[in-house]
This record gives sequence, structure tokens and C-alpha cells, in this order.
Amino acid sequence: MHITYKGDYALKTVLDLALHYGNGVVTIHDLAKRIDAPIKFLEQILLDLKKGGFVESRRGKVGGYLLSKAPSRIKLGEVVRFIDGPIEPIACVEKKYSGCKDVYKCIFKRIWQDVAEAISNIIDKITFEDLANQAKTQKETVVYQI
Amino acid sequence: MHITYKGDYALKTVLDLALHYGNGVVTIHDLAKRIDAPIKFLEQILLDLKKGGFVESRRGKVGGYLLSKAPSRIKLGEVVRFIDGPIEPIACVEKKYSGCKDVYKCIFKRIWQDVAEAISNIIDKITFEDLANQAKTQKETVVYQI
DNA sequence: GTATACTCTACTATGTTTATAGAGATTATA
DNA sequence: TATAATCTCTATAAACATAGTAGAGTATAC
Repeated sequence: MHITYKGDYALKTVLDLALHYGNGVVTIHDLAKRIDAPIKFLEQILLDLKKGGFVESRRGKVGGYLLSKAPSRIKLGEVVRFIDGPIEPIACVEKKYSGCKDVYKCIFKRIWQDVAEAISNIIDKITFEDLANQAKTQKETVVYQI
Repeated sequence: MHITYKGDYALKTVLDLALHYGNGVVTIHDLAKRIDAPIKFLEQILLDLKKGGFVESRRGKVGGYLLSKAPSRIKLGEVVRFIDGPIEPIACVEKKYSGCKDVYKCIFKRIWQDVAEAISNIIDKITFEDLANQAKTQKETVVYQI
């Protein structure tokens, strides 16, 4: 499992949209500025997130993006897998694989399955509502600290 | 965290040497056959494992490789990290990083730290002695099943 | 001195990631 | 209806990582 720049931007995008959920659309321009991402790269990511059913868009003037469902219904793991692929640390663990060419492979396979499960126990239990709440709390804390 | 082919071969190499621990050296030729790896690729991996202090070699006729310490003293996680790098799913979690350019990064950082810890709890508790014992047991089981 | 095995550096092919470029389509509104 | 703002889509490129391959060199047992 590795989070790419693309994946990182995608997660921040969904979080940003979660924080604006219910308050209309967010433009790519504003989004790019807040999450510090190249705007043209972000365009592609947003198109992907649309295909994945995570976001919707409004074209034309006063257009922008918004979540296509409530943040409470989007799990962190869903977005991670959709953008960066399977969380299994090695291909042989994924469902589609079956054979092990050598004796020792299966010994490790079990371990990588355990690792994948441990990761899943974290990222598939966190929703973007949870994350948005954390972000709000953190922002307040930061303000008070200054 | 992602296990590359190189990493996969390295783990199987150390396991194979663990199974032969105390019984002299193993040649690259035999090793390559057992773990189904390209011999020239394996050469490089073995040189790396030497640099990492995991294996020793004997040159010349009747030469070969052997573990430089007892399998009980080599953890799975050590070899994984040495060959395939940090287990953290994203660079910002690693020790050397400090700054977060945007507000949302730190929200995720905590999660990736948790993920890294969960992975560590698995791979840093398993030694190659454990794995060798499993491999022996499995081999017997397979024999009996046939 | 020769066969066998490890050592070391360089090179190549392929795929992935991280973008950048530019033309096009849609919509609000003056 | 013109126009500015915004999203849409495809192509391309630069940089990097991965997975090897090649070949000359070094050490050791016999």
C-alpha cells in the first residue's frame, strides 16, 4: 500500500468537499489553493473522482464540485482503493491470484493477508464525516493556540 | 508499503537460508531454483543482503551464502524495510519530515501513522525462526496430503 | 591451473507517476 | 447574444522506479 501524490490530493479533495457539504459547490481554483495542488493535475483527479461516484460537478459560471453523497457514507478506504489501488502489499494476496509457484510463497501470503486486514481495520472504519469533524476541531485548536 | 519482486525474492532468500541455518552454505544456483528467481537478479539481491548484514558469503569452489546470525534474531520487518524501504504509506509520515503545507495533511498523517504501527505490529514480531518453523510444518502437511 | 562460485559495474526495457498543454463544451448574466 | 467563468477531454512529456541482462573480474578448493 502506497499513497501517491494523486491519492493524497484526492483524499484532501474529498475532505475539503466534505467540509463544504451542504454549502454549494467548490471551484477547482479554490480547492487547488487550499490543498496546494497543481490545478491541471487536480482536474484529472476530479474527473476520476466523478467516475468513481464520489463527486458531482456543475458546469458553467458559478460551477464547481460537490460530494455526490453525505460524508458519513464515504469511507477513507473506498477513496484510497479507487485512486491508488488495492491495499494488499503484494499482488499474490489479491483475490484474482491463486497459485504459488514456490514452497515459501504461501508462508508470506498469510502474513500479507494479515497486514491487509490490519490496514482495512483502520481505513475502512473512518468516514469523511469523522475526518471533517477532526479537521474542524483542529482548526479551532490552532486558532486558540495563536 | 509495497513488496516488490526484489523484496519478495529477498524474503524467500532469507527464509531459505534460515531453513539451512547450521548446515553450511547454499549456492545461488540452488537458491534460484528453489525460490524461482532469475539468477543474475538474485546476485544483486544477495549483495544487498550482505551490505545489510543479513547474510555472509564464502567465495570459490564450495562457496555459497549463509545467514550471518540466527534466524531467531532476524525480524521480517527488518528485511522488508532494508530492501523495500519504509513501511509508512506516504512520505510525510516518516521521521525526517516535519512540515505540513496545508491544513488537511495532518488529519491524514495521524491515520498513516496508525497504519504504519499496525503493520509494524505484525512484521516486527515475526522472526525468520518462526517462518522457518511454519515452512517445515507446511512441508510435512503437504507430503502427508499427497 | 582449472572449475566453480561469488563480486561489481554498467546498461536496457518497461511501466508508473506527475504533471503540462490546449482545444472544446456549458452556463449565468449583463 | 456576447462574454467570462467554469468544467471536460485527450494527448504528450519528463522523471523516476522496477526488473531484469551482460560481462569482466576475483577468490578458493582440489
